[in-house]
Amino acid sequence: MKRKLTLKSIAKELGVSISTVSKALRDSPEISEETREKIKAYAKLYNYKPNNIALSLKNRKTNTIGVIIPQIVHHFFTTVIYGIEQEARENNYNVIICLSNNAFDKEVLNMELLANGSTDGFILSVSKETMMKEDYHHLNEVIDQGMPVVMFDRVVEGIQCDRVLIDDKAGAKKGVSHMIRSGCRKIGIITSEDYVSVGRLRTEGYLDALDDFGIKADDNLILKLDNIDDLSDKSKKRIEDFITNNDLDGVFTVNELFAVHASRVINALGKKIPDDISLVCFTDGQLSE
Amino acid sequence: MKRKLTLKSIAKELGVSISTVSKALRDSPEISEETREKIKAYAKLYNYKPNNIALSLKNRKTNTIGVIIPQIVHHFFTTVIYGIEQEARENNYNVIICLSNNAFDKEVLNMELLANGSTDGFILSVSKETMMKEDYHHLNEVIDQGMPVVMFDRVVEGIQCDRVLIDDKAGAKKGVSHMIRSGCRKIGIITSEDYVSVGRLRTEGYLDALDDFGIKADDNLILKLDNIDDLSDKSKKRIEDFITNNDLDGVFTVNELFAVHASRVINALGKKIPDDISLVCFTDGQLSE
DNA sequence: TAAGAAAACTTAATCGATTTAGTCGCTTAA
DNA sequence: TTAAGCGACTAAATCGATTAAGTTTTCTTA
Repeated sequence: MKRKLTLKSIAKELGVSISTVSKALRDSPEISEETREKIKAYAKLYNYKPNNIALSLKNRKTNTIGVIIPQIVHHFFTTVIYGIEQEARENNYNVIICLSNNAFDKEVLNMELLANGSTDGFILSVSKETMMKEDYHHLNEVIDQGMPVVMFDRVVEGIQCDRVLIDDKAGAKKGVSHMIRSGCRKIGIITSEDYVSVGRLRTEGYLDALDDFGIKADDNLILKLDNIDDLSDKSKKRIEDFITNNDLDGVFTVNELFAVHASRVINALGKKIPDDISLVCFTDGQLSE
Repeated sequence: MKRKLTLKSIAKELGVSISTVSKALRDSPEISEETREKIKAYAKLYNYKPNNIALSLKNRKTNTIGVIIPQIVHHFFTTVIYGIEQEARENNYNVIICLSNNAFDKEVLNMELLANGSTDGFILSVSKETMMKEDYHHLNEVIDQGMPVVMFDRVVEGIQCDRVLIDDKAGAKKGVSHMIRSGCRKIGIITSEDYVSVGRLRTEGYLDALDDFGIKADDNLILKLDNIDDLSDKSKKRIEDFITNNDLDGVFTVNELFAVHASRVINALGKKIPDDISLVCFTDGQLSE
């Protein structure tokens, strides 16, 4: 087992001071050509690389981004991570990933941990529990320390930070409008409770579209499920009842998962998509293909 | 914007030395009850938390694990990351994620970068290109520096490290044996080229099963595709030809993606699964459901 | 009462780097 | 002759923590 080289070990080996080594490697004109070459040759030969931790401490900059997401076994979030990682790497940044599992406490804990010097800033999608609690003190704290924070996907108002968002409302409106133009008149929506911002916005888009075409919204045609990311048996049952008991000619769902189950139910009822009933969903995923 | 507390700033504020503060916070008996309480109260009030980077430097331990995977938009890898993150967090470790995108150079670069003090060890699944090149110098280098390395999924022999693996061979054998027992006699396999270890091992399991039942293997019934993670048009075409031109009564695929396309082709041919032709695949994913 | 022990701190080294402020020998110009 | 200037280094401070070693003050006890 060979220990890593340090400036100190190089200095000792070549009989010069630590600062001479440092300067030589950074091509300082203070060091003579001869000494510089000698030191650089030695460093190259033994593959010297400065210690990142020491650099971070000295520069008060870690070149690391903390990414906190509610879950990772999820097509959308992995796609986002992929993008972040690519861009980060190109700019010589590392990415530390933490999962909140949609729990407020874990989100706060992770954030505080990373904020103690581990990262220069955060990119996060807040957990469901956090949105319900509407407690954002952990965000405000790191922002207060001067750390940049970027929110995406699940975004909340009133926090001084950048936000990346999809125009959920416009997208949903577009989808539902298309259904109406195709002839649908009784369109049901399968969405989430309003505290999930993407769900709320997409529901708003749905309502807007109906309104634009002079169709009166019917609360019975709006199904709000409490979990957007996976489907409990209870939720499945509710979708079944929803589709069975309403004579819909169109179903709009705010995500893929709801759509897949809806299509199963529709098939089970002996109806055909899209002849008997239209099915449109808001998604990015791979299940739909 | 408020700056983070440091031992230094606390010491200055309370008129004691830095080491007194450090010791007080760590409950050293060297410090009097009175001083200790005062310092702890102050630290608690202003929410002092030691700087991770400074601790890492001092302790020569980062409490961070580097995870290097070929891709992240992939059910299997996210599931693994999920498991790693959970366990890591419970043991007070962070997880830095790097993607190789299946490229050898990126894998090496990431590894060298993280090895310079950023992580205490690695968990990785080597990239396809690395397996083809059979160049593992970067692994041997970090191992030589005393860093623990754990390989999973795509595992290579001859490296002094722990490995986590699925019994691909036995699993494939079991699946194919089941097909034979169900009456299949002409079973085709859609697999990968042999340099991908999971593909090779699953192919071996397939051959073993045939052998056990006294069925002679036929090279024409073995389709080796070069990309296991996504399906090019060329690969799709090859699957179509493979199924169309061989009068199979069973198809075994080494992953979900191949199976999905195979089932499409079978359906398109007007055949029924499982009445006309059996379809079994090796997977963990969610497409299959 | 003086020496030794104990209590309560502080100094300084260390982790591995960078950088400002010296130091030392030699040349050059007044 | 001598101060200034320069080239080529080295010493020391710094980032924020920990800790071994040293110092001072107070308390015991023979």
